[in-house]
Amino acid sequence: MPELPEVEVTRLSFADAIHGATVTAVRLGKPLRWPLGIRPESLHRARVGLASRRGKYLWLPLVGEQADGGLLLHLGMSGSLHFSSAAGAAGPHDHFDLQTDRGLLRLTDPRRFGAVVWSDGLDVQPAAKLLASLGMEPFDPRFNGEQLHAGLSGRRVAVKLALLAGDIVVGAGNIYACEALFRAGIDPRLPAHKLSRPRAEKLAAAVRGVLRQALDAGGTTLRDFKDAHGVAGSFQMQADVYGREGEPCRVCGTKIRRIVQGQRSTFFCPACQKR
DNA sequence: AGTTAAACCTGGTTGC
DNA sequence: TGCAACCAGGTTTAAC
Repeated sequence: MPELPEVEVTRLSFADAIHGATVTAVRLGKPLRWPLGIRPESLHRARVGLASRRGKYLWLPLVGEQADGGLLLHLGMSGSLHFSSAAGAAGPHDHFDLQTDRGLLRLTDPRRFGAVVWSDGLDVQPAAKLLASLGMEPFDPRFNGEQLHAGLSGRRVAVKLALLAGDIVVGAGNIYACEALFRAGIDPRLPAHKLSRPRAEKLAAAVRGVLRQALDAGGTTLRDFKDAHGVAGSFQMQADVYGREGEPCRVCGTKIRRIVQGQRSTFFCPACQKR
């Protein structure tokens, strides 16, 4: 589910509401990707700080008598967070509850690829290791065509896979990697190191542009993405290629193709996107 | 070191 | 209707 826009939309939808709250209880459901790494009771009476984001991870600072650090959250493929004052009973896919005096923050994640991990800080284990290989933030002004071009050089993998890897620039998952390559007119199969500097410039702008536009649309809701108040995104209406196999390209009318790269579907226009 | 596939899970959709 | 096969927004880990 969640790529950078969805994670950021989620963060914006609950960060202010939970900021300053006090933890009253923690409930764990089925195991997620990794163990929590701290006794849930240790979080009781901790104060919630301001949520931040790094790539597709969220960081929720928690300061208490028994714990001083925070929770590193990842939504995986099917995760979503919900924050509300009316705490309903936990469903079969609700695997983490942070009950506070201002409301309940609940992670719902059917596939359980998501994670909630305690760390004493962002710069110490386990958070440091999980964030270590992340590339630049796409909205960082230092991210530009030069950076992208340098990152792609020396890589023989397809440019789509290099984007998806997230170690050059974070945030573009399968949907937005496809969309950005379409906007930049680049064939997703092009070996990364063969992308010229000018085209890297276009691609960097396209990545930033598509993520910004998706953010403004509240993210993409293919099936189950909702922000922390239950509001769905609408970017899927604006997708040029993702999920449009066999449909006509909005620019030239050629049928959109689907291929498989790195075990993931890639959608592209064989006419508009060039090697 | 770079590239590739397998692994982690559940559920919805498609096709015979 | 039943059931197998395939598909899905991600990332780590192990194996070439």
